[in-house]
Amino acid sequence: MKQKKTARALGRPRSFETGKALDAAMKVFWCKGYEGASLSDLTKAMGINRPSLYAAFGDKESLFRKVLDRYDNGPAAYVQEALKQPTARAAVEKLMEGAADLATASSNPRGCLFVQSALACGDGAEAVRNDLILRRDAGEKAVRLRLKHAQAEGDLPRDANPADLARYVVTVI
Amino acid sequence: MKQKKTARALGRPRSFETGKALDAAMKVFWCKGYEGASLSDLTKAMGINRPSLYAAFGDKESLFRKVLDRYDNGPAAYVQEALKQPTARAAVEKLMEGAADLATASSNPRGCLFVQSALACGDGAEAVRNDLILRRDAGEKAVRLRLKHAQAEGDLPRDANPADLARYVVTVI
DNA sequence: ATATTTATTTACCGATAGGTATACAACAAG
DNA sequence: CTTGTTGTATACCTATCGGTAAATAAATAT
Repeated sequence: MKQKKTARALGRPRSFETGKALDAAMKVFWCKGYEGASLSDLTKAMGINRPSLYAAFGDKESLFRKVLDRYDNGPAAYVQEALKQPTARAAVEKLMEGAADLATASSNPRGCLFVQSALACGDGAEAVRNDLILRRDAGEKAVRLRLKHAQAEGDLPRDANPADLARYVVTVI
Repeated sequence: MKQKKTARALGRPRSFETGKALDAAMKVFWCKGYEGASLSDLTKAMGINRPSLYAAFGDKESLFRKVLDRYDNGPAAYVQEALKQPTARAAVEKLMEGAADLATASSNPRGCLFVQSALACGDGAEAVRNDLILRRDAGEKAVRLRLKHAQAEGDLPRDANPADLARYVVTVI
């Protein structure tokens, strides 16, 4: 018979919580952008040393992607919630409300991590910049699909253009 | 009697036109941002060597400021023109039109140099970031003053709020 | 011609970037 | 205990960053 699955992990235990560390990294990337955040900034904020960061999260780009995922499920989770609203109108209202809350929450840095962390950047950040573009496009597509769905239900006028409306909403946000 | 004022300047003449060089630098900063644009990127695009750049424009920050001034008088000159329109309505229309032209001109990089060249950045770029914030605020203030002027003339309703309107217009741009 | 002035070229500087090799510490299994 | 496994700490690597010293080239002045 195998060991209990709940047995403690082998080897020396981590001296930090990965979640807290990712939150600290998120704040740094949010403030300084992907390129502006140096490894020294990150390790200092996360309270860990460089090799620990590398062992736990991979290189800088990999860490950034993990931060983006966490952002999706944390500060940006309001988007998925908003799209579940019964009407298009309520969904868009929730979107705006969530964006406003996020922007004005004093505990957060200014702006949106997805937008400002790699808007204009050097060659080394082009990969993450493209990733961010894809994620923003995915967000716009989700809104567009929600609006199309609403149109099919008669919740939105027939002559409305879901693609344009989605683009408008996302831009305003 | 002194020499003719039109005499050639002393010493070896420049091998490049400063205007063209600044335009090349502008494009680099526009695409890659202040920090993302390395001196190697800049000198390569400008077609000159590092010490020539330094001698002609000063250090990187000084070069960037000269580029910003040139941007003001070039791609962003439509703003000053728009504010000279006789009515507030016409002024705002010209502003929007100019912004749209600028954004869609295929010869230009995407977006606004003032916005994206140092939105989120490392410690070394904080000075230029603050300068950009000041310049953006100055632009908003110019619009606000124009609207206030319009209000005093009766061109804009008494109950309108020039500050809010100006903020709105600038944000949309 | 020579001297003076300014620009360009080459080669280099110290600082910092992202990333890692190596040695040591803390845990479970045997 | 010893062994195996994983995490931490120190110190270091190479590449690139922004910036510059020294020598050379091209013009005017005398």
